[in-house]
Amino acid sequence: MARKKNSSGDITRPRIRAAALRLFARHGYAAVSMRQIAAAVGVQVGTLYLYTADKQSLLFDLMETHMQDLLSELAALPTAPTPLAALEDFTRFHIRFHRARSDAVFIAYMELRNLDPENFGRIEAMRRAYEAHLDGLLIRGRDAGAFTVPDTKLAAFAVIAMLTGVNTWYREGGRLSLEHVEDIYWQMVRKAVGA
Amino acid sequence: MARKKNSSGDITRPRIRAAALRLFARHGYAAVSMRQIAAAVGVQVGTLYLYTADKQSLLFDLMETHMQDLLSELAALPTAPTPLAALEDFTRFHIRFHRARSDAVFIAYMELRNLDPENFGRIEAMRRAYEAHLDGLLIRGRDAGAFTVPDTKLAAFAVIAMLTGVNTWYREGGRLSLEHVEDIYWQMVRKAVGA
DNA sequence: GTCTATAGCGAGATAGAC
DNA sequence: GTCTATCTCGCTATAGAC
Repeated sequence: MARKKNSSGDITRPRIRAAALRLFARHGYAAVSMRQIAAAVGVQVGTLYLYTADKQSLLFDLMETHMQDLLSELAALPTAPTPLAALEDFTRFHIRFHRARSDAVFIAYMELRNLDPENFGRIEAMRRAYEAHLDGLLIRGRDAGAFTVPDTKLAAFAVIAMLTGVNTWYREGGRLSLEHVEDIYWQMVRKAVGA
Repeated sequence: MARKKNSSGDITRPRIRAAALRLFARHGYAAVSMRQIAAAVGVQVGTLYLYTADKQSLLFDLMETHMQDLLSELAALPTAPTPLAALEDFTRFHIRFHRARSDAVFIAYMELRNLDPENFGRIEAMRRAYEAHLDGLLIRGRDAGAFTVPDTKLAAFAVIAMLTGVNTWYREGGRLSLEHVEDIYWQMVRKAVGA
């Protein structure tokens, strides 16, 4: 609030977060030392503790911010006229959002086990909210006769796993543009839910 | 060959592997110490080095064995009469195999980044061979007019990601039996490839 | 085949100077 | 706001007794 603008802390903090995000994604939380993060930022290790209570808090902050962004951007999607259109919007949103933040996505999935129980619970709740959104969408579509799915919960898991999988193989400048990948996955999702 | 049967090493070795597998899956390779593994087995830490050159070799052995099992069991599946039947066999095999070895599956995916480059290359090659099997199956089915897939490579990635995802939520004694889960996923896979 | 003991190192975190 | 210096701990790996 009353904080002076452009204090060096306003610059250092995001630099620490960016360095930690990248290093955690590359090598894993447990394998990365505070010294490595400090070196990547260009400060000494003691400086990091001005911005984070400890290493665990740094990890949790990164994951929490990521999940909050995911949920708020999902909520910001325009309302679709039909269940089919809503599912298409979700499909394309999921691929684009996850592709644009592959480091954070990787961490949010792989480092869950390195969170202490309370922090784990909070992240899990957000992940379940995201899944519940898709499940609700599938339920409405099925009830409206637009989809044929044997089990909406399993279909939600299956769709999310399928779409998140794009991150494991997609590379910029490869055989297909991301737009084209979206088109292909949307065809597969649409057929999988019997639309 | 000429080794005496039931020497204590024949017992200790698999116990070390089992303990390492479980601990690596639970907490991650980097977060698990050789001391923890030794304690889980009930030996002192020096003993571990009688069975493994170092921690990295222990990880690689576990991953290599897992991938070899995966490929040999896949190769042992009876030949199916049609592409559709072959895809159903693959679907059910993948779910069952991965469910039965969830610790090894988790490690083989999550700890790739902790392998040194040469070891990484070997595991990656086996993973690609598995994907290529499914891709080949999809190509034959599409050419025979049994499937409608826009891109067989992407369909293979999508199917594998979808099926492997079962491990993230399935729990013994839950709402659905594994057999039932197989049925539901097979319906989704079948529809996704336009069969 | 397993143990005890330890070398050598790097980790997370903190204190206090500037 | 950042640095230097350091405390304390636990790690991988090895040596040598039994």
